[in-house]
Amino acid sequence: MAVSIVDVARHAGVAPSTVSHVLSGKRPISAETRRRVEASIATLGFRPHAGAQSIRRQSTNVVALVLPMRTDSPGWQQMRFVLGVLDAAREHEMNLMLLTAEDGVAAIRDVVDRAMVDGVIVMEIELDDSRLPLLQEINRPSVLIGTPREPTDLVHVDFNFAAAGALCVEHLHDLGHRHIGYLGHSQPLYDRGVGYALRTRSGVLDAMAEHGLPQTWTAVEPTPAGAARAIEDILAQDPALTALIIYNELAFLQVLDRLAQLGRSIPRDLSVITIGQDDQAASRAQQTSNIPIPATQLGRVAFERLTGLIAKSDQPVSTLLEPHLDRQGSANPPLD
Amino acid sequence: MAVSIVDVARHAGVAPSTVSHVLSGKRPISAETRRRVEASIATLGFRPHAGAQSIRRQSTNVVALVLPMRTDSPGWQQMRFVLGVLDAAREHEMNLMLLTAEDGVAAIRDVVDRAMVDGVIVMEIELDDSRLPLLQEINRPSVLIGTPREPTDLVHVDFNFAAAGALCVEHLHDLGHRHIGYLGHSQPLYDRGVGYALRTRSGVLDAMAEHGLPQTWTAVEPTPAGAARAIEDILAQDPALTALIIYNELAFLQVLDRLAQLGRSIPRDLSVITIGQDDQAASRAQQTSNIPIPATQLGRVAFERLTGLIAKSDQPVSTLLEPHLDRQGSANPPLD
DNA sequence: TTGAAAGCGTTACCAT
DNA sequence: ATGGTAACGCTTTCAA
Repeated sequence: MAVSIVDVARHAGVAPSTVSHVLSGKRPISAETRRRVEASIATLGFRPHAGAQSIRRQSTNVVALVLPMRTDSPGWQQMRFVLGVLDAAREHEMNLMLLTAEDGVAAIRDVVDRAMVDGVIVMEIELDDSRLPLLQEINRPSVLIGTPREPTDLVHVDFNFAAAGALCVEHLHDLGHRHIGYLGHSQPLYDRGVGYALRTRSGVLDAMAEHGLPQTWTAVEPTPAGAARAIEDILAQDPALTALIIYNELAFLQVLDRLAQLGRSIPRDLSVITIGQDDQAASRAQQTSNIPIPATQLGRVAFERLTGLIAKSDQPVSTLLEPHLDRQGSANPPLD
Repeated sequence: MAVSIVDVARHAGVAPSTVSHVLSGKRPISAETRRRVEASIATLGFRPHAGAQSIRRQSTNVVALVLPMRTDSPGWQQMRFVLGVLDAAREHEMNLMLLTAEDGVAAIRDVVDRAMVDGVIVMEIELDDSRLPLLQEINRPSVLIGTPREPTDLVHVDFNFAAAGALCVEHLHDLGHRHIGYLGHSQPLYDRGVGYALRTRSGVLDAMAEHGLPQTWTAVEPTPAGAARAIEDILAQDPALTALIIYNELAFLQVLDRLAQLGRSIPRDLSVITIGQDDQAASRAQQTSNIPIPATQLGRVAFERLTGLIAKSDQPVSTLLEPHLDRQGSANPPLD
């Protein structure tokens, strides 16, 4: 059996409560006593039992992170959120518990009701997310990465996807393009009401409308065949297309491959701007003008918000990180 | 304050110990009592306090997963291990705690000594991994994903990387290739002694030697420039190269891009076989013969081993999954 | 079949 | 500045 606080107390010739206070610093301790206690702790290798602490304090120093709903949309992008949260957690000397979202509601309820975590971060929020009612009802802090449809009092952080979409259109329009197409996510993501997919599309289409451009767009299945179909589809909608906006990490390369096959060179025949192009693609020889998604930073901010809530300090209900475009020369003025 | 076992006991008109036994099933309960207790549990919404349980039982139903040492080698591949473990954990109704390996030793010691986890799974084992002594000394079950240099009694699961490397050479040799090159990982991975990088290279080079072929290989930095340098380097070593083996998820696409730039078409001018080509690349139009790494399965097996150890059932010290080649036509007999 | 009570390791309150 | 003790929520003996 492991060494407990009474072992330390005995070894140092003090009361257990004294040891406890040396550790927590919650009351004055004489220099001499502190020295002896710390020595005993060191020699015995004492570490307080987390379960025992959690039963007395009202906290565990653990937070839960709920992964995206489906893993049909994997990708390194999503892992970057996790790493952002994890990184911040480590800095705060907190631990991270990973939950799958398959049975999101049940899993969250479980860890919360059983007092395993101090708070919950939920990724990939859908417009009408089934987990929102639960999060409001439970009495623990929570932070959403993503924005629900209805403005609730739930604290959330997000990337301004609508602005990102609009920014793409603005940039291409400024360059002189009047025939712009949008290649978005796969249909299931729209069907599920995933916030970032819908908001980006709205941002793009609204900006197109504002400039009096036709709202040319299509969903893309992340397969070679899907990419081919999408390109065929969008060229049918507007054969005079001079620019393409792509936001689909999984289909991105397939689309470029297909365009190459069709003999459309970038940016000569076609200007291309991407959103959220992932690191691997980004490091390819063939660079693309891109609006990066600050996933790591979002994860980090989400965690900071959560610790803020746990510490009962007021937090902004909504935090929106703004997009910026990395110009890499894949978008030029149109030739004609 | 949350509802506790005494609340349930009072509500059902029984003793707390009875409620406990209804939950654990560790002693006979009359049908009538069980009914009443279960009703009370349901109406009150009682869930046992995890911390309180962990202090009496000797377990938490949580396992720790230690991520790879550095995140300089990210990639979706690694996330697949995590998902495999996570998936298995959920099936066993266990929870997963994520640890970064930056300060691996300290982090592991912390969660173990503080009794936060029942066991530990460690990813990306190096030949002389600094975490091994700790794992032997602590008194908790642990499982390695990867194989250390010295055969210890530490249970580990791994992919047979050496066999995978050899298989590539065999296949190309059978096709008639006599000038084969190996493009491996980045130099830092070799320097750190990361098992899979070293073992794959050995598998390749040994097989080359066995067939009397020159041991042509080079490391590849995962950047466009690095890929270009590597190709230049390996062609300098053997200008008559007819086949290439690539195991570097991050550099893979850059290498293909560079080859395309150089006008070397696959498989006409050059046969290519990859190891561990990731999903994104795999779904490209341009398919490549590949030896997949069963990451998800490895994660799953690691978890099963760990639960076996926790249940004190004997487990095989070493488990090695064997490679198989997915032929996709990127490797043909040489023209000359 | 059930209840009472001790005890797990820690913290907080009440004393001194 | 320090010690004693109750209490947290649960499991497990020991009795009945």
